[in-house]
Amino acid sequence: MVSEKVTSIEVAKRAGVSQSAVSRVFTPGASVSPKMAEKVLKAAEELGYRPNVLARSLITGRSRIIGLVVAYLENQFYPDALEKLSNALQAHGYHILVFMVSNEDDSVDKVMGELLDYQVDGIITASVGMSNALAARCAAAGVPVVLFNRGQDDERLNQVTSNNIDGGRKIAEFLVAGGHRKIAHIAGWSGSSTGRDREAGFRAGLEAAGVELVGCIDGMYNREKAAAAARELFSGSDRPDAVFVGNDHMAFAVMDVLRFELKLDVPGDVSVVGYDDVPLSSWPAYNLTTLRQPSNRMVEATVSTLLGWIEEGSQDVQKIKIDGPLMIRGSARIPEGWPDERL
Amino acid sequence: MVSEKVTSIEVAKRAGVSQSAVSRVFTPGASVSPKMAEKVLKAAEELGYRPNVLARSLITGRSRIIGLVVAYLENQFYPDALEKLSNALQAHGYHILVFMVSNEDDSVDKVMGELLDYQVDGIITASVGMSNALAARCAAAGVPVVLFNRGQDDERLNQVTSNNIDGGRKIAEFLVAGGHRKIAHIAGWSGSSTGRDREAGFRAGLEAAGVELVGCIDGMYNREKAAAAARELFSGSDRPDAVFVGNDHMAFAVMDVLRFELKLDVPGDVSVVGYDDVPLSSWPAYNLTTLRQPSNRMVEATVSTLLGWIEEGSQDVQKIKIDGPLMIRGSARIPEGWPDERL
DNA sequence: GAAATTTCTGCATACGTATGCAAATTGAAT
DNA sequence: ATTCAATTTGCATACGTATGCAGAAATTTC
Repeated sequence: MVSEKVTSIEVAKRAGVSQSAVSRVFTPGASVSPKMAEKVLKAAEELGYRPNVLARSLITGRSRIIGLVVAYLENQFYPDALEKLSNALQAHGYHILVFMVSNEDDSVDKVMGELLDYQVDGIITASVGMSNALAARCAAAGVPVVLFNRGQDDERLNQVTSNNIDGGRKIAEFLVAGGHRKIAHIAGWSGSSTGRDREAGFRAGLEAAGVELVGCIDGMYNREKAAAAARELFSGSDRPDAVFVGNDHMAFAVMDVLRFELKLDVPGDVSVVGYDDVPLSSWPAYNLTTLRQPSNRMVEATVSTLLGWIEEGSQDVQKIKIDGPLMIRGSARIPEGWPDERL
Repeated sequence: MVSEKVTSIEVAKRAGVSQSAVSRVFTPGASVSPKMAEKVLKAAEELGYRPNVLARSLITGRSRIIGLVVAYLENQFYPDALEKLSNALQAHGYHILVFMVSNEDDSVDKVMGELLDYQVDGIITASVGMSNALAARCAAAGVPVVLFNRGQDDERLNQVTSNNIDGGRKIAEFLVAGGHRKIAHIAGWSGSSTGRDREAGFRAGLEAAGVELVGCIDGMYNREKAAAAARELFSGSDRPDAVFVGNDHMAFAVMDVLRFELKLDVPGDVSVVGYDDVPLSSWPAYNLTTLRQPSNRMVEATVSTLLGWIEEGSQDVQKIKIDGPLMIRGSARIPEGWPDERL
């Protein structure tokens, strides 16, 4: 009952042809006559033969494997993206090899080393930074990298993000238009471009409206940290009347604290706005007003960038920013006569 | 700037030794003298050499790749499991190649074919069924399969599940003890062992207590279907006073319908109990009473079963059932004097 | 029907590594 | 120093496939 691998040689033998003929039958675009193809396919069928992708990769230099590096899947945005990425790549005959890393220590570099050992054709990182040394190694190995949902100042790395600065600004305008004047921010991790850009855009928007930020704490994209920040900002008597939380995942924790610990009404007492528009945001229990990151289009851009490099030998480093709309729901006061489409 | 792969031959040349020596240095347990190792490692370091896992697999017959087949990641249980599985396997030097399938059509078999093309060392399926033909092919190819969180009557397939029958029974006892007499069930997909077993256990528990099920609808593990089922069961005047929903993912949709559409109080008007205990269940917005599937232990069992087959050549098909506790929270009435540990 | 062209096929080799075997080296024991 | 065993090393080959090249077959052209 041990493994009985069928090779192209056995198929060739049974079909009475050469091994190369078998190979050609399974290589799209190769030159084979119809009756040869028929003979080979029949023999292959009978033996249950399928080409060995790994052996093939040795020759072609293409593994049809894309490495995906991701830090954690608790934030629903990432499984959602993973599912879409995987489906899109699968449609092109590629598959995703998953590498989990911790964003805190230097495991990224170690893990990325393992990644290259698998001769991946490309790498996608989801909200994970990488060192310059590593970027250089990938470049040297000829492996294209796309940073998904995180930017980094490296001219070798492609990136696809939403327009975080603009998004932050839109949220500021929305809150100000809603009459809020005591506005706080529980920011995304300041070590990430997303966190920094959203905050910068938000601050710029407030400043343009002449409104000052009354409090700002780094939530590190972490539920516990965000909850603690909410307690700190909203426990006093002179509490803010609105808060922009750096992503939906933290916003849920913040809403829970506001409602169930501090007994505040959302949006009656406090308006809450998030960022991402994960599926959960639209569920009635949270019904969160949030800026949508259009994951469909981001995935599309990521895949086409990657395949452009891999299959067409593109060398253009793409820095793609995708705009998303503000999804107006029930967690934040809606300005009088605010048109849904205004932003 | 094209790829410049470094091979063991180049390292050998630079270190002034044979290629086999280089190979041995990178093969744990091979016979090499300290000074040889030193020379080789130095040369390898200078050239940035790392062994090609794919080429290695051609010889050893081991790819160190585990195929994971999963249908959808919206239900938080699966990303959570994926993350844990990936971490556990990574610690053993294995990595996960992801294959998304749709459970509705026959894409499973097609995709599993591709899976075998990658010479995976093992396969984990998460809540996905597979045909007998396919099970036979995996067995013939010597690739062990573990069904994670779903059973199937095939003596070639390992499986790790929670004790769904017992879990269903516990929930019945809990609801009956809480004084409920008009109890309904929004079941998991009847095409899955989990759905069937939970329902069977639940029915058995009710029967033992002499309570009849007042309504039962298949929710197909789908939010929309579950919401529709909730509307159907709870819209009339003579509505049930408790419902067991086949998994947490559907239970959230049901709670949303009860609270926000039908304006019912949970647990005042209706007790809701779920199954899984995903992270979201413990968030205050839902605070769902649910039967925990101990994903940590399930992952552990899955990984050790798989590695037992791969590395120790085990041939024992494992059918592992893991018990989980009822997590008593706020979505269902708690019986008087109910000790947390009783079940 | 012969010649020129196109299409097809087999041979041989390459991809990057691991490993059985025999030769070479080392070290221990006398 | 000599023998013997143990360890280390290199040689050669194998893993399963793709592909350049040259020859064979099929097709077209006149």
